Amino acid sequence: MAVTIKDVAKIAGVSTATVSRVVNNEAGIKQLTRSRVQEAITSSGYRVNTIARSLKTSRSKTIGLITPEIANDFFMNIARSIEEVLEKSGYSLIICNTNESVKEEARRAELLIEKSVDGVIIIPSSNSGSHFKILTDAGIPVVFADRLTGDFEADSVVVDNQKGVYLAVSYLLARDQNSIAFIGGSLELSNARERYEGYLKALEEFSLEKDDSLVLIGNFHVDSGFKLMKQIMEMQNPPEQVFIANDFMHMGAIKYLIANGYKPDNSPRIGSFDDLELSSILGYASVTVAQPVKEIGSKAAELLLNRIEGDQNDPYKTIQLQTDLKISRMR
Amino acid sequence: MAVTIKDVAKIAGVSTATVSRVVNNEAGIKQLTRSRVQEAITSSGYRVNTIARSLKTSRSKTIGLITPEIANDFFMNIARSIEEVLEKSGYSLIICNTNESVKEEARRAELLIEKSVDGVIIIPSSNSGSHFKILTDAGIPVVFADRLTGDFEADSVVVDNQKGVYLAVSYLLARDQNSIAFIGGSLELSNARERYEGYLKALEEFSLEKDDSLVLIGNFHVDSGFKLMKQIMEMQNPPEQVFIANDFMHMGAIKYLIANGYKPDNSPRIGSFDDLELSSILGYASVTVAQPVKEIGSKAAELLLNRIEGDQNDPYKTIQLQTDLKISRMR
DNA sequence: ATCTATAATGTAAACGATTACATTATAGAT
DNA sequence: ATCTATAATGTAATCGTTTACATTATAGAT
Repeated sequence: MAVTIKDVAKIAGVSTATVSRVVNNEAGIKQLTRSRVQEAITSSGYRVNTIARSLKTSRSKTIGLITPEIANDFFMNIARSIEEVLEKSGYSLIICNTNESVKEEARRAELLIEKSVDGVIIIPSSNSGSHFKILTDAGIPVVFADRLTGDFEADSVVVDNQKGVYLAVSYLLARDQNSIAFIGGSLELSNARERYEGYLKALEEFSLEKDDSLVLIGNFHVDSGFKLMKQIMEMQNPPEQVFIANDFMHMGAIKYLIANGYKPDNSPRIGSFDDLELSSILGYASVTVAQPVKEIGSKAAELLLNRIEGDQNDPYKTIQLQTDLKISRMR
Repeated sequence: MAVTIKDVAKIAGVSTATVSRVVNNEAGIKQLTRSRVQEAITSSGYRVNTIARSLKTSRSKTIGLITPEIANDFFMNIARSIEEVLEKSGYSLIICNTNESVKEEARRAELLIEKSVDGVIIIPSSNSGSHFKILTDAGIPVVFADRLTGDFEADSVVVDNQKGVYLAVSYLLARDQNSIAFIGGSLELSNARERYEGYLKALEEFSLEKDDSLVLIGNFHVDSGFKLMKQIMEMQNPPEQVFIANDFMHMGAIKYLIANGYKPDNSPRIGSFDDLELSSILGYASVTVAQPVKEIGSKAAELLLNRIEGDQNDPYKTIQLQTDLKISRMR
């Protein structure tokens, strides 16, 4: 049996209340008593039982993260900075993988309620979020990161996707107004949609007609990028520029190019979104829209902590972060 | 205030004991009572409070994962399959990032004890593991994944690194016995050491002398791979083959090659370890040692569950998984 | 109808902390 | 020495479950 607060109290010759006060660093304890208790704690090897504490205080000091995928560099970079911030305030992070399934999202939300988490950060996997209402109904604050849902509002941290793409596509069009294809993810996702809108806006800016055959929509995965780039390169008259709205698709697209002998200098000029380490290695993209990944996570964590420790009834806040245009290579 | 078991009991007109039995699906409850209780549960929206349950049962149904890095595809692929297995048995996963620091490892272990986790899976960041003893001292079973430590024993799942490298290097030497360099990680890490040993063994097999100038030791990171490949290519007489013992170093190395205009066909023939998606995209490696990443995670989770639910005093088990040689490209 | 064995349910004490409230100690004022 | 204000500590209820043990209900045997 582990040492409890009672044991410590007995050793130090005080009441459990006093021990509790010392453990929680409360004021109003005589210095002598305090050190006697400290001594008892060290000698006995006492460790607070956070489960018991949580039961009494109804604070678990645990946060849930619901993410479409755990083995995904982008999401995990967000997770990392979330953890960094939370950890400083004594919170732990339970990470839930939903495999991009709404059903799993609902199940995990349910689970997190049972675990009595103090808050949840969600990277939603689709445009629907009403199934997250059980969380707020249970009094658990929620923050969306990276993406929003269409039917459920909460604090959120997103990136100005539209502007980012607009700037990158404009940059490309400024050098060659001929044509530019767009490879993007499902318009179900708020960020995919916004990126597409950025592309449209840039076309408009340059008074170009949208050419539906140059708009290829798949999903944010390597395979999809591969397939769509293949589709592009197999056109009778491939466009000379392609904007790829996600780095996983980017990977897939480049995979196709490499596999088919295209070098950076004889393949379409490429623009890409996101900012995975990999992207810079490939060396195919002329311009990249870099996201402040770390900040997405840290801001989300901060919003959540404010919500937990502050007023539950404040109006929702949405933080929109700006992207950075990275010109990689002249050509 | 949330609905408690008492409320349900009152609604159903039974005692809390009966409700508890229904919730936990115990036998020996009359069908009529059972359905009355179920009814009360649904109508009231009751959810079990796992914190209270944990306090009573001293089982938190939570597992800790201590990993050197959270934003790392390889580790997170392991995490993913761990989660997949645990989740089926109703366990949640708390992921702790240690930033490859032993000090953080110790701190996180301490934290996990306070959180009353039922077990911990550790990917150690160095060869020392004695600081994990506090876990087993606290009665919390531990499983090592991917790497071992020199001074602390526990159940573990590793890969046959030595053999994997031996086979890959032998494969390369069989086609060109001239020379082969080795780029690897700190020999502090058990897996890095074993991979180095595999290299040595292959040299021996081919009766080649080890050439110290061809053994470049850095760390398992992109930058290090970049630096070491640069070092190699700047030699007056670069080796014609290089084995790179980790895919992050591999990325860095290829980054250097691409940046300096080396194509797959005018750069050294390359062998690599690990199996990130990326690796196959780059298309530079002729041969790759593929790890059963998923299995590392799932086996680790299984070992841990067995330990938690089984005998704490069984002798330690070490599972060694075999790698797979992938020949990517003829040259 | 009575007894008995077993099934079904209930009672209440834990688990280990926190904390409102009560009590006692201490120091300064008179 | 007594009183008072405040500081320091203690008492004990409570959080929401589980579960050993006690009790009551039920059915079959006589």
